[in-house]
Amino acid sequence: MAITSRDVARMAGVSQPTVSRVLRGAPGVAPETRARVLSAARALSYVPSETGRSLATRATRRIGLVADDLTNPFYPELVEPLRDRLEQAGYRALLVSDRVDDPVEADRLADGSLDGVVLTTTEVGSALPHELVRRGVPCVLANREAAGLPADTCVVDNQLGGAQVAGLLASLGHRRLGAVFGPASTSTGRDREAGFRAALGEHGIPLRAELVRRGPFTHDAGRAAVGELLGLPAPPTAVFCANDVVAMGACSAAAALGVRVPDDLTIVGFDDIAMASWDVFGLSTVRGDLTLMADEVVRMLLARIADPGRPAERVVIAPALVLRRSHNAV
Amino acid sequence: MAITSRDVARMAGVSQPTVSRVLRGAPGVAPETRARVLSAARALSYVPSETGRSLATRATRRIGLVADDLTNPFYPELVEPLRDRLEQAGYRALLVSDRVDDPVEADRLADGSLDGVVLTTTEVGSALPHELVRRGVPCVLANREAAGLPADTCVVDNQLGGAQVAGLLASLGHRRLGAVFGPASTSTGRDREAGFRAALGEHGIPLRAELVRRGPFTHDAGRAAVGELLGLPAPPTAVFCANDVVAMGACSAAAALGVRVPDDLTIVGFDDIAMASWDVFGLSTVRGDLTLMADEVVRMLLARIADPGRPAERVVIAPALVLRRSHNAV
DNA sequence: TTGTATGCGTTATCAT
DNA sequence: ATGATAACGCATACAA
Repeated sequence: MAITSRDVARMAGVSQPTVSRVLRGAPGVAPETRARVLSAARALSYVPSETGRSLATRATRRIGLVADDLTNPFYPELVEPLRDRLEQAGYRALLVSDRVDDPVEADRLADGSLDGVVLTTTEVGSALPHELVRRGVPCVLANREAAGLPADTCVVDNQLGGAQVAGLLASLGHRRLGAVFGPASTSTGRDREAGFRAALGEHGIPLRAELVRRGPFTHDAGRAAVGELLGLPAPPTAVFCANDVVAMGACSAAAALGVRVPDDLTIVGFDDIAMASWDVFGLSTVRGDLTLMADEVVRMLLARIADPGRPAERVVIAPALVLRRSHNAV
Repeated sequence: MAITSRDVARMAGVSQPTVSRVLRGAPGVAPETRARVLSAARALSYVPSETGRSLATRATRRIGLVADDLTNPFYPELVEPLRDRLEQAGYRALLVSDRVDDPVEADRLADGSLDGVVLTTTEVGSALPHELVRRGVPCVLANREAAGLPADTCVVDNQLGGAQVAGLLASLGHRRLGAVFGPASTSTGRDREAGFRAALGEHGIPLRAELVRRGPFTHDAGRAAVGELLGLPAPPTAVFCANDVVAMGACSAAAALGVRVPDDLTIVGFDDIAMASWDVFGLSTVRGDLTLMADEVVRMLLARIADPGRPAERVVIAPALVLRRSHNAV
């Protein structure tokens, strides 16, 4: 049996509401009573029940963090600063998985155990954010966006980032380009591709269909795709990868085939996760500031919790090329 | 205002407890009433309040996952299967950070919002597990252990794993060994070192103090340490690293200095995280089955929740050498 | 089979 | 300044 405020009240010789007042630091309690209550609470190792408090206040100070597979090195880079900011704001992070083969049910996010939800793996046509908005669950999309959704969103300018890579490869003199794009069902995959293609067009550089692959944001997908490209009679001199994890798969493919990076192959990623700077990769990539993204996401979420009626915001983070050692002029 | 079971009851023309019975699938409800209640619930998009339920049942079906930095690639490998098993068992995972500069307070884990806790980053002398046990919070140590603690624990046989590495290096003919051990404040760091040293002694191979470094389980620590070792007049021909992440730091150091792996330097890690098999690393290491660990941890935790009085269990997982391409004979 | 009454542990309103 | 009382949304013992 856990200790309750009643037990503390009994021991301190006061009423239960007085205990509540003292432990909340509410004003209007005599210093002497306060001291008596506090010492009783300490003696009993009393900790107020979060459940009781939640029921009374209708707030749980808990936020759902919906993510796919955390072993994919991209997600911790986003989840970690999110959890950090949330804890700083007095909230706690509940990790909810959302697998393709086992998607979250909206019910589990709308059961009143969460004050809000951050979605990090939303697919373009997903019904989940709409469902949450409909049910009045405060909700912010991080990193991904869904068209026509009246919900707060924070994304990197993926089109611009893609265009920056195209510009880099063009200026390095590459003309035989390869690409491993992300899933078309994700705004990140789609937008990076669109920006890359458009800018390539402006530079008058073709992107041959046989040098284009598409796959999930995983190492293995990048490895397989670039393995194929490197086996072609006329392989590309540079590949743009959907993100850093895919680019690391490209590095793996190159390593397995004895292809030197960047001498024989230029590899460019996207995101600038911490591992991209490891010497084994030295990955040239596009930086999207995920810490800033976490800041914005948490700010918007708290604002929405405070005022559910506020207009939806869309924050766009400027991307920046990070040039390391995985690129070279032809 | 959220929908409550009262609203559903009113709409279905039954009492509130009947709604509760139907939605829990409790027996003894007329099929016709059940249908009426369910259709009312559906019409109102009713979802039972987890908070109300928790208060009534004194169970939250929520487990705290205490971890340090998830961007350290080791932790997701443990956290992900844990969360997976927990969700399969009908529990949800609350992510709680426990930083050296900002440790968790036991109060936050004992506020009744959690049915149990999994500790993954416990240091040898930490008071936290003792405190939790004292307060009756069901609690399991995963991956790390603390001496003299009457709590359920699951660890890899780190001493044996360290010994296996020593045996491997001995059989490859290495006599000038280096090591980057983990913090002595962790059982993993301490035990791997002890097992390695002991077995080395049995093989009659010395471990010179000037070729030993110690640091946290991070890439950067491994990179710095091995960078130093490689700069020595007589560098080691092989290094045993505290874990895979440290070993990847070693790979980075080698890459930065143009030292070839495994031709010029043998690197062996510990854990066999997914990245270890990436071609850029091809890391030879010791496998500790973290999926199995998650199974055992969740099993023990649920057993303790069901029966707080049961004796503490200690499960030890057998390590196994995984030989890839980062080792070589001298 | 169903309804009534009560309790879970807190906060909050209203007296005193 | 403090106590009595009533929610909060559910589950459960008991009555009918």
